[in-house]
Formats: sequence, C-alpha cells, structure tokens
Amino acid sequence: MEAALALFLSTFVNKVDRKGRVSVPATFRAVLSQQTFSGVVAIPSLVSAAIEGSGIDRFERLAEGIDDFNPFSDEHDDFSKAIFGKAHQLPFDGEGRIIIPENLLAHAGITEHAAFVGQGRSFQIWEPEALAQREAEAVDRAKRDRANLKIPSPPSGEGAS
Amino acid sequence: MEAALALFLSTFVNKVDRKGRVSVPATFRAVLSQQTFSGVVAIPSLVSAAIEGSGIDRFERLAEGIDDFNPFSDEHDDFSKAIFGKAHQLPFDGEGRIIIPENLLAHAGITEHAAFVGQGRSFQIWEPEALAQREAEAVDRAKRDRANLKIPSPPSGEGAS
DNA sequence: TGAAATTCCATTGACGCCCATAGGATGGCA
DNA sequence: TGCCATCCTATGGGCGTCAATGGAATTTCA
Repeated sequence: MEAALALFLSTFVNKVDRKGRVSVPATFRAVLSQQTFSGVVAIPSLVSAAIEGSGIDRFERLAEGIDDFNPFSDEHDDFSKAIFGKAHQLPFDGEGRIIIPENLLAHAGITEHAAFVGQGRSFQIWEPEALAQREAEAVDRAKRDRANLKIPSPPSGEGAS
Repeated sequence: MEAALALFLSTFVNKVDRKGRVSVPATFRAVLSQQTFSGVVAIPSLVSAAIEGSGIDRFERLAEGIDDFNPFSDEHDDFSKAIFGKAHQLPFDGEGRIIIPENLLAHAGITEHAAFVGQGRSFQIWEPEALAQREAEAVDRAKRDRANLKIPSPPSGEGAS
C-alpha cells in the first residue's frame, strides 16, 4: 500500500453539508489515513484566501526542526505561532469527512462547496469560484508574460542550478 | 512509542471560572496525561506576557541534558534556576482542569479567558487579546521570512522510518 | 472553625459514530 | 458485446458520548 508515494494530485469539488462536513477526496484520503494521525492538518494560507492542508507528518518533521527548548529565543516563536498555533487537526469521521473550523472557512470564503487542489506534497482547499478566478488570472498572466518572457534556450548542456 | 511524540497544535480559548479553573484542551490533555506526571508544567515566559506549558517529560529531558544543552555553562546555571525555580506543576482535576497560580495569571494578564496555543513540542497560555496582537505580528514576520521556512521534505522514501 | 481548595455531580451543546441512500464506475457473466 | 450485479464514493441524517462548564459537597490546613 505504500507503493504509492504521498502525492496529492488533481482538483475535486465537494459539498459542505449542513453540519459543516466535507468529504476529503478518496485519493487524498488514501495518503492521509496511513499517517500517525488519521485526518487533515489545516492552516490558513499566508498568501491567499485558501486553506493549506497536509498530513500530520509534515508537522512532525517541522517540530523536529524546532525541538529545542529555548525559552530565550523567540525567532521560532513567531514561526510556531503562525504555523502550529494556527493549525487545526481535522480527524476523519467514519466516511472520510472532516469538519473545517469556522475561521478557516471564513478565511477561504467557503460556504457551499470546497475545492481540494492537489499540490504535490500538500494540497489546498479553496472556494471554487475564487479558485477559478485565481486560475484564470494565472493563465492570463502566463499568456501576457509569454510575449515578454524569452526563455533563453540552453546553449549547451546547462543543468539546473 | 516515539512515533507519537507530543505535538501540540492549534489554539483553544477556554474559560477561567470563578475558582480559577481552566479546562485544558482535550487534545493536549491526551498527550499530557500519559506522562509520569498527569498535568501541566508551567513557567512564565521569559520573553512574552505568556505562560509556557508542557508535559513534565520535557523538563526531565532538560534536566538530563542540561550540561550539553548549551556550551555556556554559567549562563546555564542561571538558566536552569530560572526555569526550574519558577516552574509549577499543575495537576489535572477529575475533569481535566488545572488551576493556574496567581502570579502566572498576572504575568500573562489572564482574567476571564485563557488561550492555549500549540507550539509544536510545547504550548503557551495567553490572554486572548494579547495573543491576537502578538499573532498579527508573528504572521507578518512569518510572511516575510517565509522563504527561510522550508519544511524539510522526506528524502523520498516517505516512510516514517 | 472558617477560608480555601479539592473532589464529586449535573447540565448542555458539540462532535464522533453509526446507518441509510444515490450515483458512477468496474468487472462479471451470459 | 451488452446487460447486470457489485463496489465505492459522496452525501444526508439520527443519536449517543464526551468535552467544557458550573456549582455543590466535602476535605484540608491554619
């Protein structure tokens, strides 16, 4: 079962029911439910009106990095507050649904439907229309920029770096 | 058992009742009550108007590793005195509540409500409004520093090894 | 013996868990 | 090859349990 690398792909739009529950796409679920916490860890995106989601392992790894007990230094503190403090553990119910907290829904402007957008190692949750706009903009920009954007063709081998 | 190392996430605001009791969030409690001391160990934060909280195991580890924790051993001494000396053990009552000592409450400016903020391996207790202010700053700074906040991705094996 | 604190019990509202249904996709079988 | 049975996902709703909270009862210490 672990043959599948943890990758979140594609976009799924699911309904938010009266009780605030949303089905997490089955393919996402397959990845998430293998982890030590069976559910989603969600934080508000720092840059968009969206929710960032991932498995808890991502946060475990993060915590390892700042594991030191350092009451004096507060550099990590901002960090921790922005990340750990804002994070929510959203456990799956029997059917693989989660309940997204009010403040996160508000942050993303989600009401009726939620769009799960795979981002590889993580995923985002958007209000479908906002996502559409955002995508349109992105395409638009890409089009506009393409004219100006002369991608220098690599003269020779030129590896990345 | 090291797989599920204590991880404190999210923020919970609970009420302080007339007798000074506060419910510790159930998710935090689940972690804390497994430890050798069933309760919270609290010290005043040295940098903010907040209370630093954790399980007792963290202090045990600190006590053990105090020598190699930091090369400056004289500072260390002050350090450990400041920490251990000011630490309070706050046992859970039957319902998972603790009573925060007066001086800690005063230090954090807590009166009606207490905000438990997950910080990864530990957590903090704030006066909700003070926290909101501080959070705004933290998020701001985190945005700026975002580039530096690379979450280490697993080599590729994905395995929690 | 009084004040403070700890233990016990009661309430309420949210959440977890259970079951039920529909629609789509899959595979089996004729 | 076409139809049907089956499985799974997404969705809805009911209900029991637990978390958070309040207060009373009981204990402890000065």
